[in-house]
Amino acid sequence: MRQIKHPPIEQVELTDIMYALSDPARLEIVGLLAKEGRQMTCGELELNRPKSSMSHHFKILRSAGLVETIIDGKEHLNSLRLAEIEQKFPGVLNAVLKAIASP
Amino acid sequence: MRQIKHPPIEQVELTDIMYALSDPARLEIVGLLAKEGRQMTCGELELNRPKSSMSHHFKILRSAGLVETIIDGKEHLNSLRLAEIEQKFPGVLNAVLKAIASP
DNA sequence: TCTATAGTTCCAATATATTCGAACTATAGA
DNA sequence: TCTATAGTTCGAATATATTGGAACTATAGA
Repeated sequence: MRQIKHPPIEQVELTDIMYALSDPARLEIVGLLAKEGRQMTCGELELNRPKSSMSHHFKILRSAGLVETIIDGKEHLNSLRLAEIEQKFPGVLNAVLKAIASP
Repeated sequence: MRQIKHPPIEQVELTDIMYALSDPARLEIVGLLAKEGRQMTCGELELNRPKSSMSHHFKILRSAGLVETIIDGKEHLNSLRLAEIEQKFPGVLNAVLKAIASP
């Protein structure tokens, strides 16, 4: 298996981003990635859900263009595409991150 | 028929807002309401869709807390709850509006 | 080469959304 | 009181999402 494909930023749609962020589990993943500000494996995220469900949510985050996943050995390292998204849709993701950071 | 019920701002959830904004038709409605900056009837919005579909989308926008609808005679006047949403989730809606305003 | 680990894919079950015609409600105005 | 208008609700068809178990792929390390 090679590296995973991600949509180039020009193809990223706002509606897909909104949709990806409309699920609590995915919002939590995005929040954790932002809070840590580093690459994290799926396992590290520790939402108590089956692997296949997590995989499904990551797929949606990836296809929306929010998350980039790099394969490194047997781990998949996930990170937020924050800079790119901010450049294309200024303020959107940062405002969402701020909203979920404060309880 | 009386006035329509809307969720108080304290009950408005970010996930519901994200979901409501994930549909192109609803995003268009929200964009038009913001651009005009005034109350508009459903009919005025002129997306070429059947009434029942429009009604469905407005229901979702209302229940997400994005749109307020006031009944005035036989018309329903819709407006964005921009100030309230901005206060609760600063920057989110404004950033989305900016993103859809510039093609 | 064997085994454990990380994650994906496949599948089916269930749930939720979307669409739109038809029937309905409420009001304004003749 | 009748009619036209604005919008909602109902109902059924279709589409899309979510969930999670089981099988699979790929790699690291013994």
